[in-house]
Amino acid sequence: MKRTPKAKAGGAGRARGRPALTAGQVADMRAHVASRALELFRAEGYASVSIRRLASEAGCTPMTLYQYFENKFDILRMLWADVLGDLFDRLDEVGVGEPDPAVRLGALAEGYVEYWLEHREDYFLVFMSGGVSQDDVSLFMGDAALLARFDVFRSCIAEALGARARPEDVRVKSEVFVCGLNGIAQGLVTLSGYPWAGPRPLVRELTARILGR
Amino acid sequence: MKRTPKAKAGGAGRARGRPALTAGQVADMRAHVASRALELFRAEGYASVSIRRLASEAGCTPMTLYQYFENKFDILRMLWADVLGDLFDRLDEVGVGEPDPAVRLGALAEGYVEYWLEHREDYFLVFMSGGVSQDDVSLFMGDAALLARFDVFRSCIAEALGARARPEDVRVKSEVFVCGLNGIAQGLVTLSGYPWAGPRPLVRELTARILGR
DNA sequence: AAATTGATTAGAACGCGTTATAAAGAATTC
DNA sequence: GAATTCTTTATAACGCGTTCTAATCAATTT
Repeated sequence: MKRTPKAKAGGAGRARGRPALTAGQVADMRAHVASRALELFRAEGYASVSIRRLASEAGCTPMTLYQYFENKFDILRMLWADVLGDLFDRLDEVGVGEPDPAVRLGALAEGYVEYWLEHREDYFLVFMSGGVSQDDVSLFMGDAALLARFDVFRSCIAEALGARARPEDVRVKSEVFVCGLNGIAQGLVTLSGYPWAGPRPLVRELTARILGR
Repeated sequence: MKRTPKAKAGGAGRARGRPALTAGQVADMRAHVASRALELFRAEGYASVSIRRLASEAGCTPMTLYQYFENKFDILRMLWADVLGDLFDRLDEVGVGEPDPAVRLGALAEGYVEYWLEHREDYFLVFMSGGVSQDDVSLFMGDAALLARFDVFRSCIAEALGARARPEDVRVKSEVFVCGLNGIAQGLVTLSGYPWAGPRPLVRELTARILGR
């Protein structure tokens, strides 16, 4: 059993030696590394950027990276927040000023799919970097705060269906809608050689069917 | 410029030394290796099985593997055919004996999603092993013969919609349907912690909307 | 049998992610 | 300043995918 001197009973007395890293210090360093990592991963791909290289670009030793990140994949995970944040920030702008929820839903959906088509590398970063390992994959995008941003689609569908819609219907429709969008993005991005009808027709069809038009 | 003695003008005269491997020999060896690889990958995961290990299990040297496969990922790609073949063979059995195309479509769709839920490792194998590298990803499932098997959904939808349906509508609906199924599978498999409504409600909703019921 | 050509093997090597260990540096209390 | 505690560095090591080279083996023609 290792003793943790910091956690002495009472907690009033200061520890003796150098204090451990502040949560803020850790966050700053992680952000700093993630920033450099995002540039490098986007430019050269996740697999092509080595830990040793990233460390030297970030101005530290490989070993130091392992102080702040569990492993290389852990660095990648930090970037999901940035990418998804960027995506949904754009979608928020798309949706504003459109009173008709059905029209707004269509615009959001198109924006969502087209974002991934315009940022294919980011799609791979977010949706296709977990496989192979078979571990920690069920945690995919497991951050609740990130997940919550998908609610724009849900609330839009709820509004379009009106107050008379049953909540369970709204739920199922929302999940099918988001899954459908992800499936369309997956198809167009990963199977780019296939002669798809195109993003707009597919998204329009999905939106129209979900809303029952 | 290297000369290829085999391709001498005319092609009638035999080459002098040991003949190159027959297409059949290559196919046999690839099949043999792929068979062992499928077992190992399923049991221990793609990343955990090393080339050195696979070679020794297959009864050859690592170097020999590189004679028959371009790289480790190339071995994985051979397995997609097996997995997808297995999946669609089962679906064929599901669909038989059901005259109503709408009901048949629903059964096929449920079978499709549930197959991936029951074979999560295979889902990762097929859909999530390409990322990271950012190369050879656009070739994903690029085999035309494999891709053609997705036509079961298309023909089922065409039959359900009847002869009066416009071909373009059938095309768009089929693509949205398949994408929707893949999206549902992706969501349920990779985000297993999320409280989804479940595979059946989602698939039913998608099927009903696509068919316009 | 000799020569030739390709398949296979053996072994070293590279950079990779990751782990381990010991030394050096920094920040705090006594 | 001394002691202490944590961070960072330096360095070696492991197995990995992959490449390279030289040697050996196998199958064919002359």
